[in-house]
Amino acid sequence: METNKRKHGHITSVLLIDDHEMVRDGLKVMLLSLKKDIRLKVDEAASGEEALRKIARNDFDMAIIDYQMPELSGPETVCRIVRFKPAIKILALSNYDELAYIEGMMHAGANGFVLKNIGCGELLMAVRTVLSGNTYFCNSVALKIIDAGLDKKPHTGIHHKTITPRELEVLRLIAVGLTNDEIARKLFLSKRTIDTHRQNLLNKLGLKNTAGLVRAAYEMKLLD
Amino acid sequence: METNKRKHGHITSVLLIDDHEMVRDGLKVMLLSLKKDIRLKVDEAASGEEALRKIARNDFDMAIIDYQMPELSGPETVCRIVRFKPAIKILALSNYDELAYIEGMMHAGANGFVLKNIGCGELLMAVRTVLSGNTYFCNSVALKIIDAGLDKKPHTGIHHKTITPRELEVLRLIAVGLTNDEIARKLFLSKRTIDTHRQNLLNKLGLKNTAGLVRAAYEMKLLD
DNA sequence: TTTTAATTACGTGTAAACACGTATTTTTTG
DNA sequence: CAAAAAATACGTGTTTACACGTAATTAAAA
Repeated sequence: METNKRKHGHITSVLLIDDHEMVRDGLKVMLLSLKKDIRLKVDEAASGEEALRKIARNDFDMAIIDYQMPELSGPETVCRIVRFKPAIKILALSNYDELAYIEGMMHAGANGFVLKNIGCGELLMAVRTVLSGNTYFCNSVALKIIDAGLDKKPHTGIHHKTITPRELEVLRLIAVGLTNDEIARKLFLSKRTIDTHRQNLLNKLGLKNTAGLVRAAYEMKLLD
Repeated sequence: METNKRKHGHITSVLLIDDHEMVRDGLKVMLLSLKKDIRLKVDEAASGEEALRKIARNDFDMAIIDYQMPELSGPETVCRIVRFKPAIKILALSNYDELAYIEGMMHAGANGFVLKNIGCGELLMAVRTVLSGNTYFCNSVALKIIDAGLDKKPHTGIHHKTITPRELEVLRLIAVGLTNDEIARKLFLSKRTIDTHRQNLLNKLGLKNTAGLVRAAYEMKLLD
């Protein structure tokens, strides 16, 4: 059942998942601005947890999910949603067209991937495409995918070593400029522990120094 | 004339300046959601240039301006607006509470600085405060300012030392992950020269390590 | 043309990051 | 409950970054 059967009068319900109220509001405005062919009902969640709770209680046709969110990340959230309710169409949203994010979201089960800088028209196009059972990528994302030849090899997996919550926390602190020692004091841990986390981050992400880590943090939207 | 005299029926007109439609929409929703005490009229501009054009033609009471935008940056835009129409109150908007950005916007002439992750309530508070002729900072921003002792010395100017083209070039290479030695080889220079450039960058930008430099590079859009 | 800003470069020392291991404890999950 | 994953921590050594100076040459601006 790939195609979404929308009969007359059926109201398509969409769940917007993003930790920024501003982004949710922006999405909502765009979605509601051109509801000629699709009757939309929009709900919001400020976190992956809230999203899962809402999805457990209500029936949604689709979810629009930001890549980076505090507790539960975008890919994690997508993963749980598809395991829980495989019928829900998922459009991934991100600030950056980083290959790893695209891969992460798509592999988790998203049906499309668009950047936040798209306009209203393209957003609606993406929503329609995904709702109809197809896959949508915005331009630069599509280019990246082709460029990386991801369309050929199905699931080779780019890095896919999972970064643990603790590591993510450390990564963020590294990116804001703290030294291992400062992070250790902040988290009440040994400096050597942070040393290890840092090393593991470098290995898992395939990076070689602090600059790389900061870039990664940026791209994961850990800085705000 | 510090206080803004708003008489009954006066409609306060606000110009939202951000290159992301989504952000502008989000702001608009937030602003219009609680227009009990202030009657707002909201207009938008997707760039600094467009903003200046609109400001030249219409009278605005305030502008809400994102720090980073493609062509004309936030501070540049602010600078031109205040020189052009000093009466316009300006609220600076940013994703990050980096000291350099706060300084840049405030020094350019902004009347307040808030992060994009604020909620509706705080946004309105900020708007009201700024419109009434006072200065507003969201929490983390205020902390940074106090921490840096910016409130004491009025216009000592934190960085405002100009970053030279060569330094910019080095900064970019640092951010993409090269070591001083690698940069030196790439530019056919001594390692010590790059050492100096790096040090000067740290001093001029008021940063303390590589992480800070990478963040700076990101914000200056040197990467992507 | 003089003065200023930019680019280049070195000396010396300390602090921090990076690389490679190993290893225990705690938490999660099948 | 057993197995796997995550979080904790240490040892040792090398490399790189950071801090504080000084200073010559070159390009740009007043």
